[in-house]
Amino acid sequence: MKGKWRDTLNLPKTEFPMRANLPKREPNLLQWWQEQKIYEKMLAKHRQDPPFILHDGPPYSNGHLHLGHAVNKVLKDLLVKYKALQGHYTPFVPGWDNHGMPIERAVVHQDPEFAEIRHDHEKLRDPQVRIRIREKCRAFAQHWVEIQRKEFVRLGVFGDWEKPYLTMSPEFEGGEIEIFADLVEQGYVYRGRMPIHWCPSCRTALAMIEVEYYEKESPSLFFWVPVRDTKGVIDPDVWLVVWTTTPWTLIANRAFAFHPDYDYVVAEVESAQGEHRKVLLAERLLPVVAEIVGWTSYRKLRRIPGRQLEGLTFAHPIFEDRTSPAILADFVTLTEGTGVVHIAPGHGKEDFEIGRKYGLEVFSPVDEAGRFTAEAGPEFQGLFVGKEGSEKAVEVLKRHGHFLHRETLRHTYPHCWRCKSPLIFRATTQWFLSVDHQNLRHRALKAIESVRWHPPETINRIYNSVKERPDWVLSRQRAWGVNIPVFYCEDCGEPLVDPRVMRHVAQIFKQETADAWYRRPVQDLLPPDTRCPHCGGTRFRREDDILDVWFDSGATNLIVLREENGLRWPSDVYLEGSDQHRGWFNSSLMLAMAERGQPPYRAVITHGWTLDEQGRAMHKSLGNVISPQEVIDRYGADVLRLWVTSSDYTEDIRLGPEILARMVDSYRKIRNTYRFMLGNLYDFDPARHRVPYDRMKPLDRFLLHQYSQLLADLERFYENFEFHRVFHRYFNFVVVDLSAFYLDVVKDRLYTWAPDTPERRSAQTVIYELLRGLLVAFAPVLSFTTEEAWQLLPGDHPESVFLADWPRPEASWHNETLAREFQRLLEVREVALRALETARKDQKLIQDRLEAELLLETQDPDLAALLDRYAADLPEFFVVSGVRRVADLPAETPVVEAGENLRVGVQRKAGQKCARCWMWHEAVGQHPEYPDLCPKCIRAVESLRHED
RNA sequence: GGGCCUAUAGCUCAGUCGGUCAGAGCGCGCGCCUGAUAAGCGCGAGGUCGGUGGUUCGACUCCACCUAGGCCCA
Repeated sequence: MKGKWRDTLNLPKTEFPMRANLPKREPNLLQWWQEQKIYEKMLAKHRQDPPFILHDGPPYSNGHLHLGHAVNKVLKDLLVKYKALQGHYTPFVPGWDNHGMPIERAVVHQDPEFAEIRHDHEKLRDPQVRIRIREKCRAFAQHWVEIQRKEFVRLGVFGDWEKPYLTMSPEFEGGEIEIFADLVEQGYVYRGRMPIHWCPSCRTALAMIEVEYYEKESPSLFFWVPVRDTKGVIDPDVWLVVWTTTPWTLIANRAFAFHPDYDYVVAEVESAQGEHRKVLLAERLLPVVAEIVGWTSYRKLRRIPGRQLEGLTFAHPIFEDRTSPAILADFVTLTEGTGVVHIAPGHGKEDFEIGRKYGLEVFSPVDEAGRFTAEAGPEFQGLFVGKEGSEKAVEVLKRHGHFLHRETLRHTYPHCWRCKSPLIFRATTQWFLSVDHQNLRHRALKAIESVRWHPPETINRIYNSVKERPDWVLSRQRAWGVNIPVFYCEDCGEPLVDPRVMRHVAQIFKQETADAWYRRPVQDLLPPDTRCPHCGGTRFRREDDILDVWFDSGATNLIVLREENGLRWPSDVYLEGSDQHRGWFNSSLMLAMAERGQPPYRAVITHGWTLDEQGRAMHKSLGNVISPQEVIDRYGADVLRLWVTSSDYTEDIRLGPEILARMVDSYRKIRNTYRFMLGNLYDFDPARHRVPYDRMKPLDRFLLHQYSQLLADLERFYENFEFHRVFHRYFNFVVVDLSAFYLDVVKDRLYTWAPDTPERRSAQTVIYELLRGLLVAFAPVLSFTTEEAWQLLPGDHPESVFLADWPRPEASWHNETLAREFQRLLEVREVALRALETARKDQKLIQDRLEAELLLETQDPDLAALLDRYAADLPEFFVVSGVRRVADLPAETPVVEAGENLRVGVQRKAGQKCARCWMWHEAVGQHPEYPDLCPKCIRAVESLRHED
């Protein structure tokens, strides 16, 4: 029998479904948010509140979003929504990074129109070709912006999706030129030479991603050169032993590098021919080198720390009239060679950088086709570098008595992605930003200390990367980017580097995009009266180089965060992956410091990488890649958001099947709790039924205390950016305090008491108050689900959860005395539950807890008093049919469990089971009219009757 | 090879200054309920705190090294 009294109960009712079916439901909510303009209303609501600006780091527009993008944007959204609900004006303008090599490469590679360019790089210099490439790149970028926009929106991220910033927009491209002009004006920009990867066969510079590494055979050459200036450190008859795999670069040798911390040794060696000679090299490598070059014996004469060799000079290996100094460098290793490194600043990256430090000449006598120029001297001019040049170099070494030993070596070597031929380093003229001009580096380092870095230890990464970064190479020899606004005089060849001219160009770009650089004739790009400051010439050609894409993204703060966009500079927060310390955090800082003398952010939050469940990076080859789309399609964006929130993003975070399964479980638990709470508010109108605090039951007041503690913790965790703690704290409250305790305990009151009794309304008031606050406090996380539940919340409330106010507990809810009492009662409850479990399992005394009566024995007078004070509420509290405190438990009590100062016994409750509330009561059967009901239920049923 | 960082139960996370700190929730096992029901409740079993050595009366907590993993750089 389904219970004849069932209809007299107040069972929960709600339209909030248990099954979420988020993949179907979420799109409807998205549409509703859009139609109702909830994001706009949220901004409008906080128009007068203090702004909170999170400046979005622009993702690159060349493919679908991956999990890392999703994590990043969800974290941002979480923070922005929290700040909005807390009462901030929070415009979020998303952006995209559009220019650069990957898109240009994809376009040139895929589009048949550019088939020729792939092999003939010269064609790239044709303005018409450049325009075509840029058009295709622009379309390509726009295509992916649209797709990514949809994917971000689907995640539930709020923002100005209709007017994002794009680095390829005309305003942006023009704005970038203005910044460049400022930097020129202040003297930050200079022209210099530096070696870059160069393909002699394609006659072009290569970007890093165009370089492919394969095995190659190279000469492994040992040579020696006599000391010239001993500085009194070594004898004048000592020869320095050096190793190289690129003999042709010896022509450009400008120094020999030693490691400051390694020990070097002067040794007397004997060759196979019986010749004796004093040599200098790293002590640890002496035996290795002796073996390789065939010294039959060696005798160490003196050990010298590398540090003491700085400043000595040695004969140049190729040119007899030159010498090369000894310098110190940390990159010298003892894994191969002699511990002495041949330095050619024009032909190696490290060589270049150490060369800058020592003021060495960037000598690179090689033309575009990889042939030595006249600068290399008559003997080398016209020879191809590589094999031909190396053979010649060896010949010269031999002639000068510098040759020692030669063999071949297989190693990985950079090759051209296009023609697969080996690359060389060749010095080219580039534009630089001086990092030390106007003390920029120093000022940036100071400024770093004033920024809030989260987690705090990340300050080390940004600090080191700024401290050690070389001058910024601003120029790239590519097509898809913002042109460097420089011209060259056709008469004298001098560059025209004029801020006034640049600002003129900027205005044009702002109207027509940077494509105007090639669409217009040169004269149209210049102010009418422009003359060459060197020779007065009036005819110019344009620079073909474009700006590094890091200049684009580094400038976003200056271009986007403007008052006229409703934003503010500097931003409050940057939030990106940990790779951006060397990237965006760095480039943004440098440009902001140079332009405005302040960092562009007040706080910088860094998150880790997304790994699989075993902690390995996700790779196609490992088959462990999970895309955000598949998570959303299968489980919904809220589950993804919950996962992001639950993970400690300051470290690398993991995702896999089990983690996902756990998140789905957690989601269901939260959802069902919302549902149960909503269900029990079906007849509750807060305006009419709310029970004032001082008339609530103590248990209900205790819950408000717990809730106020929860809110304080959540707020603290949000403010500290510790979102995973928000999740754990919230989830624990839902599971432990609500589902397993309060909501379970209070069911009897909600279901069986007459609907309008103060006891029932008191519980409903608490449930209403908690649910309302819980929804708002978790709206940043479960944006869809909280909104869905919010719509079903009774009483007056804003139309969207995002238009609500952050929950503020009443001061009176905080009640330590009450909390202590209930904490003690909860301890008693634990013992009681164990006793009930024993009674059920071992003794088979009861099955249902409602069949039991608890007997509590304590010698602790305080506890005794406490139990007596709450005697009337204890059956509800333990969900049993009776509770009695006894001085001594009867010896025959079958089940006893002991706690601190406490023993709990269990026995069957006397009387009969009430057919309505299922509690056992002695009085059941005594009422003539209601023989199967207990007194409480009789009262309830009677009162219902009177209402009819 | 260098810089920065991580390593606590199957999972996600707590563990302030070294001494009841080895914890929580989930999952799992067993059971109850059938008036949150593709739900709810209870009890229980799970960890030599990545490894090795050291400092200390005592270390998950300090130091060194190793291993595994991540990001950046070379």
